[in-house]
Amino acid sequence: MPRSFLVKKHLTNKKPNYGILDSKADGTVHFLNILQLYVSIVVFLIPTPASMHFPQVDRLPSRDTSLSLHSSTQDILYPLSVSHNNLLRDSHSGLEPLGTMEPQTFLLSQDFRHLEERGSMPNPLMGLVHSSVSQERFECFDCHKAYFTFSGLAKHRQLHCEWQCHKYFSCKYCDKEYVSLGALKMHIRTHTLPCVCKLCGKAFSRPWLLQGHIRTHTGEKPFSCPHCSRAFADRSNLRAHLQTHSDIKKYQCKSCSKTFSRISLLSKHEESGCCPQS
DNA sequence: CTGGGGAGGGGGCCC
DNA sequence: AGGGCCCCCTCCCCA
Repeated sequence: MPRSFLVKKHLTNKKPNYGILDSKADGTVHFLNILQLYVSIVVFLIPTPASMHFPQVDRLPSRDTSLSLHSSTQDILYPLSVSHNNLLRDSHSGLEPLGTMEPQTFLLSQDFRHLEERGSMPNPLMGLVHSSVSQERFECFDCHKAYFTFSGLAKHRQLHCEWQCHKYFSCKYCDKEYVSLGALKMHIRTHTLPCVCKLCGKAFSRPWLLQGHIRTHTGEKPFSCPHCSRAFADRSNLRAHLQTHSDIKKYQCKSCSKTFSRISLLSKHEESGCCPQS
């Protein structure tokens, strides 16, 4: 199990984005995404009587299937990525800003109604639609590029912005988020633990961690201290050990000027009451 | 309580 | 893109 100290604090309430991974990995799914996208576009562009009501979408395209939309309550929640926090800023159509939203916000349906009144409609899949009298504009949620046609925006989203604009990749096993897909994949290994020790069955996230662990069985200690006879199985631990030979200790208490070889020791010292003000 | 060793995870870089 | 490696960090445990 991953240690709790390694769990990043979840800064937002955003939901997992695993559809991104799935759709990238599977070309069939990707095709279905496009199909579903255009169905949504057609539905969206069909004018409805009186005022334009936002289409009742049951689900987003599969890239966002984890963000299923439900209308069981009066308000439908429309998820937005963190980069959408400036969604309501409109630099192209002359609309005044509607206010600043928290990064993790979900738009409520009343927000859409509000946008309707201002002549601007959001599409949960891609961006805002500014339907002025003369012509419509289609603006990307993420990079705010404007297009005269919905297909133009769709193409932009599919070919250019879809990946570049997504700032976070969320773990499906926990609520951690990463700025890159590679970092997320690496993190997921801490859940799946694919590297298993044949001697004791203990599992690790990365091969080199397993290698280090195997040294605890073999007793191999390839990292020797040049100052004493000690040897270590792990280079990091040798480095920590070398600090004990150093006259200069890097970490100093601000209150009593006592120095420590490790920041963890300084932290313990401060927590023990030397620096009650800090 | 303090210091140090053992063990393991995350991010970054390179190939 | 993925694996290997390195550095840094943290916690646990023990003397």
